[in-house]
Amino acid sequence: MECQFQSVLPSPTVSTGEKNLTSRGRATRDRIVETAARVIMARGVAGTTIQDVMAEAQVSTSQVYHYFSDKAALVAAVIEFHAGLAEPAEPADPDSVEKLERWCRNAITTQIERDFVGGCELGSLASELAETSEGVRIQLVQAFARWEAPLRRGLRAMRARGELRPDADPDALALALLAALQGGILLTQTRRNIDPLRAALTTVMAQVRSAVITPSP
Amino acid sequence: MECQFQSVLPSPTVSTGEKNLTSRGRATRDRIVETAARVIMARGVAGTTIQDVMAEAQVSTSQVYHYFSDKAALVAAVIEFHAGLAEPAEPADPDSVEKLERWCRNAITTQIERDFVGGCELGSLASELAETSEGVRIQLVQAFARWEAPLRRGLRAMRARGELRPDADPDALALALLAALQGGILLTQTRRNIDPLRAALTTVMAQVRSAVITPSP
DNA sequence: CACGGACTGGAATTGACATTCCATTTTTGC
DNA sequence: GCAAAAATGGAATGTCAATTCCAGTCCGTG
Repeated sequence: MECQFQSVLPSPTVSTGEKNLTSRGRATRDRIVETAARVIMARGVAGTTIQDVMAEAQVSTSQVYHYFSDKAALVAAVIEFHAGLAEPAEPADPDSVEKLERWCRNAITTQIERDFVGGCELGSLASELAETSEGVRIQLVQAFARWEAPLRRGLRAMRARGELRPDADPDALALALLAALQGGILLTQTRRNIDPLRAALTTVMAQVRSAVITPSP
Repeated sequence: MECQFQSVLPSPTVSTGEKNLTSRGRATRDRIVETAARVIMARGVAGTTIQDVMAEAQVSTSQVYHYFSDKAALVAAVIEFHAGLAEPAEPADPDSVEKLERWCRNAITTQIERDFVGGCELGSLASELAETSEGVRIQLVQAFARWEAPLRRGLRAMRARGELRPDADPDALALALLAALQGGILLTQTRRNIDPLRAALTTVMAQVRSAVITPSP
């Protein structure tokens, strides 16, 4: 039931087993992936059956297996789906304290709106799948990288502009921010309480702020 | 396969369905729990079958079902096992910057020794089980609380002693530290690289240090 | 030493789920 | 319009894993 994820290694990056899709086909495929993403988000990979997805997406067995060789392939598509979702959301990098704080507030608001139910899309998948197959693990690394990139670019830009002290480490701060988000969401989800996420993000942001060169008045 | 976790609610805290155990019985029970903890740590709850545990622990079906009503009960015992493991490890609360740093170093060393394979015992369980049943969720909250308590007590003691600035929030710092640990381990596990965990802990610790009142020389 | 409860063995049952198979319909390229 | 490819339907298969059942053995206690 998990073993199937151990044979996905062939393609190091992502199996681009693209077929010739008609517009109707693409629509169906997309619907399956989106539905799977939603169901998996709620019940986890192992807790999600193909039948669940079929019922939710209103498709038949053949349709799922027409577009995906097996469950592992569907899961891979879901990871891609989530990785891609980060991009268009934020058009520009958060390259100021204000923008970084907006990023944090946004994360906090999202969890509150969800009533603290459910974890991080990528974090949950990573926790469940990181050890199942090397191919999936690499896919997850790349997905996280896409989330981290804007933060890192933003912080690097700030330092390049001289807004951060030269001894500040933008890469480390970006990683710390991402880690605070992941850990904060996990604890917040478990406790059904925003405190952990808020404390984690606030603490790291305080550190960012203390690296900011305040223009002498 | 997951559904079974939805009927564990009856006992809000932990089903103390203690039976009359002889010393032999307790030994067998302990062996089952320890083995299950190890296997689950490696393959996740859903990825672990009772048969896996049976084989590893050298016990028969009857033995497992003699001590645990079902898989959910076994998982509950595993959570308890991990929660209890935190206690004796650190006899005293980390109530100084040095001790806190030792705590961080210890976490980092542990991950390195594991070659970054595997996540946090509790974190992985929380991510997988937080939404499966209210009973398990509460159990996880309590388990995390047992990990957090020493940190919080230590930081509170520091402030009480006047070593931390009065405006510093020990509870928030303790939460931030725990979140940094969780998120850091997750990213480190996924990337097979210590950077995220180190960056997360270092950043939060820097914030702790900046809240320390340096004795004027 | 006999009795009852704790403990253990292992086969049998049952249901769920991923995947396969065969048949049918729809769309595309020419 | 027509052959080929794409898309769809849905039943059938086979495996695997949780749980149940029926005995049997060990051990403390009266």
